[in-house]
Amino acid sequence: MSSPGSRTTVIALLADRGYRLTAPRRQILDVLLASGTPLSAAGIHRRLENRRINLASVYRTIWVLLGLEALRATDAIGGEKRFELADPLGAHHHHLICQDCGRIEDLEGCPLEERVLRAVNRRVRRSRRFRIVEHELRLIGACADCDGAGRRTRARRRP
Amino acid sequence: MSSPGSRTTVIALLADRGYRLTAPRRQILDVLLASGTPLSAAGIHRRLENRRINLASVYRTIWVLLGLEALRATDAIGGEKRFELADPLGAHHHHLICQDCGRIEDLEGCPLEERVLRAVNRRVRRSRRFRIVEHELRLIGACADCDGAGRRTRARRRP
DNA sequence: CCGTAAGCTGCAAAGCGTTTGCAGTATGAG
DNA sequence: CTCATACTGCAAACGCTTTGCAGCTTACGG
Repeated sequence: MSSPGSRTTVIALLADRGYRLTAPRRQILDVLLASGTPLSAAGIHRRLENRRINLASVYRTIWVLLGLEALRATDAIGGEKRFELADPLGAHHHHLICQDCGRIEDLEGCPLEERVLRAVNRRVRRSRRFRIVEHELRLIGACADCDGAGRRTRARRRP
Repeated sequence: MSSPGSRTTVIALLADRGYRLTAPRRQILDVLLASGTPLSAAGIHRRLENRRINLASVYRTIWVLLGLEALRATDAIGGEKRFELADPLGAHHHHLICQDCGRIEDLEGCPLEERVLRAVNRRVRRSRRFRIVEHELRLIGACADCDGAGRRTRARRRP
């Protein structure tokens, strides 16, 4: 038994839906598995063993994995898109985003209590007829590297 | 006395920092004031009275306003950037984002309790040496238009 | 094993939102 | 009213993402 983001599950899913397990896909999957943080398409590409794999293939694989719901897209600061393997069913986590260097760290667990979530859900359902499917909490600030010692020189990202 | 996002304050801020109050800037400000929801650069441009104002000027004005901290950038779904005038000092709000049409609605108030926020702050400060400056809660789902009646045909946005 | 259909890949070019260089225009201080 | 200079429109440059195409690979059946 394995969870949505595990290697075997994703590979099984591919086969199951008629997708082929090709060398680029396997390597991209391995990069995602090895990374503890969401990666951009370029970030994935940079980490690939085989540097001859084309960036276009990275994008195409991202699309396939998103379609399988094995991958989750996260909006980094300034509209950059990053991707990480999906959490096990039912679980989810949030992100600490450094506004200086853009680095994203995972925050294990969700600080929003069930009680509060249900209340908000009910409220917007009634007042706006908006149905909440998921939520995302972004904690924005300065990471260990960028904080201390009088603010690094690294440029703050543009919007 | 007026708050950060008010017309007079922004105009005063411009003068104060040596910026000129030009026709394009005034119109862009009025579009932002009139809109109840964050707008993209193209969205602002589309709503301008004078359609001869160049999109590049919209971008340049956005930069100026961001610099004055009179404008706030929001990441819409899929990396699109949208902008809205800043909240009064100290206040903040969150967003309901429709994953179908991309529309963003404001959620008045913040469901995260002080108690909880302080706890998370302390926790990541200690365990990761991450200093949280602000937080952003994104409630993602289906808006009134896109929900009911067997899901509209509008394409779900790409990542 | 080997042959084959169709899914994939690399490459290069096209798309799209955003930024920048430039020459001319308009603002606001004196 | 005059003038220095901040600002604007335009067009070209940019950087990331997507797409068309011809050839390569995978998975499946024999």
